[in-house]
Amino acid sequence: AGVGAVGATPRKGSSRRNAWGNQSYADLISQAIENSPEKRLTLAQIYEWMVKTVPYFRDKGDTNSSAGWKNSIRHNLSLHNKFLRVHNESTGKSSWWMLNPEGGKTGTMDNSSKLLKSRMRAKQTKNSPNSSQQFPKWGVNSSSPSSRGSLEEADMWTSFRPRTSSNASTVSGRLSPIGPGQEDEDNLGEESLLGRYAAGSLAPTLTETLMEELDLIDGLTLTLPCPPPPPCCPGAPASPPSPGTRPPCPSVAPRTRRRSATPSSTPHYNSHVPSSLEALLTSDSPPPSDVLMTQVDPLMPGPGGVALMALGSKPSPLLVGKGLEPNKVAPMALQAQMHPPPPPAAAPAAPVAPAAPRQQQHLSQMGLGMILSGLSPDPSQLSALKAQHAGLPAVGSHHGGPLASANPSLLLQASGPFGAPSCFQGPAERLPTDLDIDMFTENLDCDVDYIINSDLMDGDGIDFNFDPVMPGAQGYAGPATTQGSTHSWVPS
DNA sequence: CGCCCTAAACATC
DNA sequence: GATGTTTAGGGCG
Ligand SMILES: [Mg+2]
Repeated sequence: AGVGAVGATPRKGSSRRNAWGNQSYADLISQAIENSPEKRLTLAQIYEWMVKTVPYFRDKGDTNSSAGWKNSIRHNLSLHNKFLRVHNESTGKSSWWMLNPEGGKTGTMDNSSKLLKSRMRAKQTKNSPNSSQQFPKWGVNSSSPSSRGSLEEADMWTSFRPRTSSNASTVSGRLSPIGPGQEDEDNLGEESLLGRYAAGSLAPTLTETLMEELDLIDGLTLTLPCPPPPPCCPGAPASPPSPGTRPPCPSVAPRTRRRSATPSSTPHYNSHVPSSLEALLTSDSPPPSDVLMTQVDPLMPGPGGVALMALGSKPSPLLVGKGLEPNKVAPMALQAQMHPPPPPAAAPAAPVAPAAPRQQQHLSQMGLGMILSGLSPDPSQLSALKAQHAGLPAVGSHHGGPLASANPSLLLQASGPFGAPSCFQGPAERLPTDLDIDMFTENLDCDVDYIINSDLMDGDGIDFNFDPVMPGAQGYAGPATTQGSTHSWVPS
């Protein structure tokens, strides 16, 4: 279908590869997600981000339905392993898209996995009416060899924080109040097909399995009752006001999500994705307690921790999605989680794990501890994250000691991509600025980020072609992008 | 040949 | 109709 040449001219002789610059769709998507407060967006939000942020798409926003570019976005999301789709709990909404923390060496998944996947799918669709989802796989990300430039974007990505705008309203903050009881919906769990695929002996790359689990597990929701004022933020957890504002994500918030497991048989905690995950899932063997930690480190940096925290502090409220009844995963996970001693700090406590290799444990613990204690995980976490993005192994090596320094702003971000941090929401801290500067900032921020990224990214060309790119003013008053309409988020 | 873009057929919801 | 997944094909370095 390629019809000669690129539809839209990639700028004359200039270096841009695409009409919008040198970034690929994948890059843009990554950027969008990366800049979102929750680190996850729905398809519609991604579109929105594009329209709002990338000049080239500015006018194409309205284009309903399937405009070519939207098709491409979707195509990219599905195609690359670096994008993970996680089921969105709110009922009618579309899935969340987030990026695969690990990277992906195989960018797009190679044959083997591909086959496997299709196979699974086939099976599932046909045979069991019951099960439904398909599983994403996670593969690897590699954040980015893509955009060529000399400087990797990885840095930037991570280094920038998405403005916190939302935190205020953000998500979870508010909902917490809901009642201890649990309220939230309980969506039915998804199906649990774990058993099924367990059977497949194809040894999917761990990661894949992981992914699946992730997906499934999603069903499991726990309620996060903002515990008492832990060491966290001084003052109360306070749920942020911002009533009217928009929730960045679907409303439901407090609860956080699932986790996945990482195994560990490997002695080095360092390596993420271990091998046993599979075992875990598939096997019936006794569940290692590691589970909990597992998720913490490798997969999602933030969320897991948070979840844990919730559990630990308040055992009662959590309920697990009923979704996975069949397999033991969920339950065991819970179990594991509860055990961990609350004590902050990296105390080794969890005696829990009997058999399994523990190494990782402390890692997880560490996470937990940090969170509980209220320390922001930032240094390590961030770096870790960063590292991952960058493709460096760094993290594992030293995690131990220094979890001290806390940076409020970071905290937010670090703490969790998943809305979890309800309690963290520092009330005063960052919120204040919001209003005034808000729109201001918002525009700015986004734009800035984007710009920066794009600039950096194309280091190769050093050509500054600003023309299409954001009208110069982003800084000053000029609402570059078309008037001010821009800021609103989450429309739907 | 791998990466990327575009189009389009399907499948689901 | 929106969301996702795949297949197909062309351009490029
Ligand atoms: Mg994908």
